[in-house]
Amino acid sequence: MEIPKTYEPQKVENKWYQHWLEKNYFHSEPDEREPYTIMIPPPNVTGVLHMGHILNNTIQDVLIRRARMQGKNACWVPGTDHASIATEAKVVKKLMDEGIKKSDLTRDEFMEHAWEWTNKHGGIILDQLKKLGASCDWERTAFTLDDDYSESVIDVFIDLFKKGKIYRGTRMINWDPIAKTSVSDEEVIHKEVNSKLYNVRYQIEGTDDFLTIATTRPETILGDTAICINPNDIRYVGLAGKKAIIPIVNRSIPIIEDEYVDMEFGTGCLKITPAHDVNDYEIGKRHKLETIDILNADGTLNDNGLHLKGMDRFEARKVFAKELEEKGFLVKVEDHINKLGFSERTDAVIEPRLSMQWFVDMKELSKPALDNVMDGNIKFYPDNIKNTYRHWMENIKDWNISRQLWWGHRIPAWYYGDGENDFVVAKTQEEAIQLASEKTGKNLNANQVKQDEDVLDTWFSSWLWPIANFGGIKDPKSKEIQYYYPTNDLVTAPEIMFFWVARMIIAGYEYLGEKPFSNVYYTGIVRDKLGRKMSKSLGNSPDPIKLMEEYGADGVRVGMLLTAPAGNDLPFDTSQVEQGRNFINKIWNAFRLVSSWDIADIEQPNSSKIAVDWFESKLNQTLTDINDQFDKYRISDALMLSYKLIWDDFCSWYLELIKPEYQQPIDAKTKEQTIVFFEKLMRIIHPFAPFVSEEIWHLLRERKEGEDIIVTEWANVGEINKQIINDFEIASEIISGIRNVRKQNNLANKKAIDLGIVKSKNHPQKMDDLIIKMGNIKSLSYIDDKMNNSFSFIVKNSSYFIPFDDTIDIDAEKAKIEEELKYSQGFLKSVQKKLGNERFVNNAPESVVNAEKKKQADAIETIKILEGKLANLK
RNA sequence: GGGCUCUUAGCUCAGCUGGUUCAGAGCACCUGCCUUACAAGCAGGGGGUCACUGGUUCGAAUCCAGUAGGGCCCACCA
Repeated sequence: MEIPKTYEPQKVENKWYQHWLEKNYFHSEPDEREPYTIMIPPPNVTGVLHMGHILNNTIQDVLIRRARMQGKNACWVPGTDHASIATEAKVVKKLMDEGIKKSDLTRDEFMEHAWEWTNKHGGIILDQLKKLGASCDWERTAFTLDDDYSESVIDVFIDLFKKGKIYRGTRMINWDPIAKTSVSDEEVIHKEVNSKLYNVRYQIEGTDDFLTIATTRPETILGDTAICINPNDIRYVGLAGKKAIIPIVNRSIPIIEDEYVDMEFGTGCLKITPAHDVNDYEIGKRHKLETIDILNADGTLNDNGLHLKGMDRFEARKVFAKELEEKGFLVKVEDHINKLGFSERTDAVIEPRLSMQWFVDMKELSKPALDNVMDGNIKFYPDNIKNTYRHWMENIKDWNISRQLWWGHRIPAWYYGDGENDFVVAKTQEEAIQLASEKTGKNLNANQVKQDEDVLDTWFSSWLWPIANFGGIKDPKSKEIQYYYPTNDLVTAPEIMFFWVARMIIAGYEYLGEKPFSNVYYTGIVRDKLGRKMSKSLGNSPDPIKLMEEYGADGVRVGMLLTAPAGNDLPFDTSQVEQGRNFINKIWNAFRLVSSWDIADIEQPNSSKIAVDWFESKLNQTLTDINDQFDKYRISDALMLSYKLIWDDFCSWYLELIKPEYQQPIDAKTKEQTIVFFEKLMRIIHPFAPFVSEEIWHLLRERKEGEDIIVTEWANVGEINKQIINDFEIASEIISGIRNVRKQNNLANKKAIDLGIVKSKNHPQKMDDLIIKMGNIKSLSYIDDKMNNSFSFIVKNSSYFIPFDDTIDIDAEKAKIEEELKYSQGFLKSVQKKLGNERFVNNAPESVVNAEKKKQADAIETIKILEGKLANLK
């Protein structure tokens, strides 16, 4: 078979992915083995893969593949989220482009369009994940609007309602005038914006005096129902109880007192619009004020907007301000920076709005969720993110779960009258009719019992993700939930900690009395190299599919993880993916080298024996470190260790050491050992680079049916000989020394040289054959005294001499040695200063003092050697 | 406004409970090499007064305080 000079991922990746699928390796069923479960953070069903997904899912795949190799029953459950508001917005926009208005459709008609859209675009993202190599159990692919799943969602709603944890009530909520729905507090993003502060004067009724208020939203003056001052404000003594006249509107409103008013801000005079401001609403309640709502659901003014009726709120602001000015009510306009709430999904300016909604009472529910994270029962990586979590949990507010949308789980509440309590909560209409009939004592029919028009917040379904997907809501004792729950790791973005992570933990304790996962790994945000978040609108995100086509999935995976510690943002640049690809190619070429060797019945060279012994220990030691990094969820460190093990230790040292001359055969023993090493390395790298490792695994040896790397055992740690690792390190320093001398003096690498050694006890004599091979040494000899006319360097107090055959620059050589000498003398001085310090000797632990003493002795010896060399040069 | 967090080579980051003259990695950089596994490469090399100031200590990148500058989360000042 022809082996290509560079690795060709396109030819390999799909082949292996199909193979894995055919062998059903990704599928999991409960059995005797220890389960290892990850639930994918379900992407939006109509979403497309972006770089954030690549990062997130690569990490999950690395974890799941390693667990699978460790003999655990690995189960990675994939799926998608119906993403109520986001998807509905997309469908509405698509219809709009076709000239269809949502308001012209019935609910059923709209749903048909939505499903059509979902079926067309749904799951694209899951196919894209396959390109990445994601080893998800596709048979378990879930969707939050699946029948079973939906039933669990509704069951939970009914259950929480029965427990009194869900209630319906009129509250100030966040209103999104574009999507025309309420949204939860978490879906509101506060941003600083430049705005204007309008100072407007109101006449005090029955006088010619005026009060001046400050407002950023003059159009809400139309809904004013009071003017409020601080009772301690001496400027306004005696005004309380009087009335003020709203300019233009000419309505008379009371002047009230409340300590809420900040005397320092603006004029110290506050207009109260209970319908359009959260604080005003609270004040209105305290003072039993009237509430005048001036807005429609879409943000235009309603009948209460008088002559501005039908105008958009922002247009109305301009027009009304102008009118105030023309009529002399506008005192002044100041620039003002304030924070506005924007809808996470539509970016609409959020309108505080009084409305009847459904809420979950979070106080009690959240307690175990807080405790179990704080005491480490659920671990967060990075750990310090716990503080943010705690802060939110300790100040948790009730959760508005109703949305005025159609795409989602319809709220199972049924109304039989207009009264606030004229409803029942039931799974089906029949049941609702029965309940309602019992409640009212009347015989109600289907026309009289109507279901709530609203749907539930998306997160009210996804908070059940780890439970509902194993049937844990319907039957907490079922085999599946008992086996897979609690799951092991969750890999997600910190942005959705409150939306999702916290709520899954809450649901977990409420429904199973147990955490949903043991570890939460928070990834950072993928940014471009200018530090901007990657986004479609900025156009700064590469297309991951193209990236994988160009660099290979393995290359993308490796490049992505190379610099991605948990919680850290990741400034992404294609050069990283290049690095990943180069690494994969390096592996490929190492394989090409090994596979090119013919075996012959020759003796194993001593240098090969040493190399094999050394690499075995080195590999095992590094593997220990890699395992350790994995245990700490330091994924990029585990990768970097593997990277260096393969590139530096295996390729640059081991292979260079054992490789025979061109087209010469190798001894069977060394080749077999090398293949064994290679196999072990492929197992180590497999979670990161699944495709190339599988490919090479099969090219290294004939494999039987089912002998695939994906299901082989994770490499075990063998014996580690620390001495040999240590000796090799010294030997490699000596070799570097030789190469350095060569480079600086233009001695060709091809030309064999002599090496004289004045040895200290540190010189690893056992490594001599290795030094001879790597240093291209003609003859190596031990000498008692310095060698004349030679280049020299020192490693661990041994001196190494390379005689020169031509004239060389003695002054330069001298200067070099003098510099070394100066350094050593300075070092000795500092050590001696330390040892001369009584307080150091008395206070520092003995081991530290002894280490200093050894340093002193070594330094003295080094200086002696250097002085000798210097004398010799003259 | 409250809370959390960060500041170490050009870039991205390690550096555990203070102890190898004030320090590491990858990438980038510089210098040689197209040396038959690999130029997507090989070999060699340079580069940091560990943000600043003060304190604790025999000893601090590492602990404490303050200053400056980033970042994140939360919050109803019109």
